[in-house]
Amino acid sequence: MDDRLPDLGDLEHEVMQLVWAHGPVTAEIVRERLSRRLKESTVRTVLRRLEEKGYARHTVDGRTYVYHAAEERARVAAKAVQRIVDWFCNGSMEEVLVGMVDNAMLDQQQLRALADQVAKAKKARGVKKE
Amino acid sequence: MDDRLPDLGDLEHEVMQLVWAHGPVTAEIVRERLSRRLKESTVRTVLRRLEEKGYARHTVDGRTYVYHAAEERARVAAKAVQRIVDWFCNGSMEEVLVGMVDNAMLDQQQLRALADQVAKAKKARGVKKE
DNA sequence: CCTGATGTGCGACGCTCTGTAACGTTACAA
DNA sequence: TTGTAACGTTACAGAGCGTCGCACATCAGG
Repeated sequence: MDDRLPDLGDLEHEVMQLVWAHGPVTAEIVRERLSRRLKESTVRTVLRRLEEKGYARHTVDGRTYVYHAAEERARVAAKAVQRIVDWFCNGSMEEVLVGMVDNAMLDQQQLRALADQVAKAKKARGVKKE
Repeated sequence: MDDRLPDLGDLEHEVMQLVWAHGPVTAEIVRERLSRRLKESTVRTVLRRLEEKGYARHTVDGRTYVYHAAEERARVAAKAVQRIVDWFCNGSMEEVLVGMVDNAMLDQQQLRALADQVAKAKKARGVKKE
């Protein structure tokens, strides 16, 4: 339940973004949407590695592999953030947020607004799920 | 003012933690405090690379190099988080926080408390700096 | 002035990760 | 059975990181 996902390279990241954005995809679809023009074998290799790393899974449709995200994007991002927080600040999220405010990436108003939005989001989600 | 710091390896990270924790340090000090037992040349190489990467700086005391952090730990962590947010969620911090709440890493109370603490911290800091 | 001891930078080696792909293999349709 | 479309396997080069050996500078003592 608390698996640490390995890091992603640039190409791997771009592919994952496509998977998250366009739902289930085939290697061919990914290849078309990709910014750089690559051979299919390249794309398949990346997809396979993403699966090994735990970011994606595949199902089989006929003889075609259909890839879909193993975890939601927000969840993955959250885990990544958690790792940063653990690594640098011994788990103190507060210290990080202070750093962000201090670095003008965020101000109290935004933070407070975020708290509200998150509360609202959770309520909506809670109703839907429980 | 917005330089993207490169990632750190495990050893590099451990060394930086020492630098942040024990203020200005020499290679020898770092070597002693380190978990694994390494040769001095190894430690010096790491310190030099950390400086190249922009995490540390050095001053000279006699003929000894004294290393100190180039940026506060919280600030570096904040930048790292910012990068995650940009990468995965197109800059939407909210989405990440929702993900954290959803993943039971954080709850609304904590978030709200954080907002308060951050506000307080900023006030104190503002008084001291401006 | 020569000689260690101490402190430094440089270059290097091996390993892993990532981007990139050619090639071999299998399965299905004609 | 043969062409085609999917797949896996293997590979290779370049970058990053952990890990040093070694040669070079400098200062205290004889």
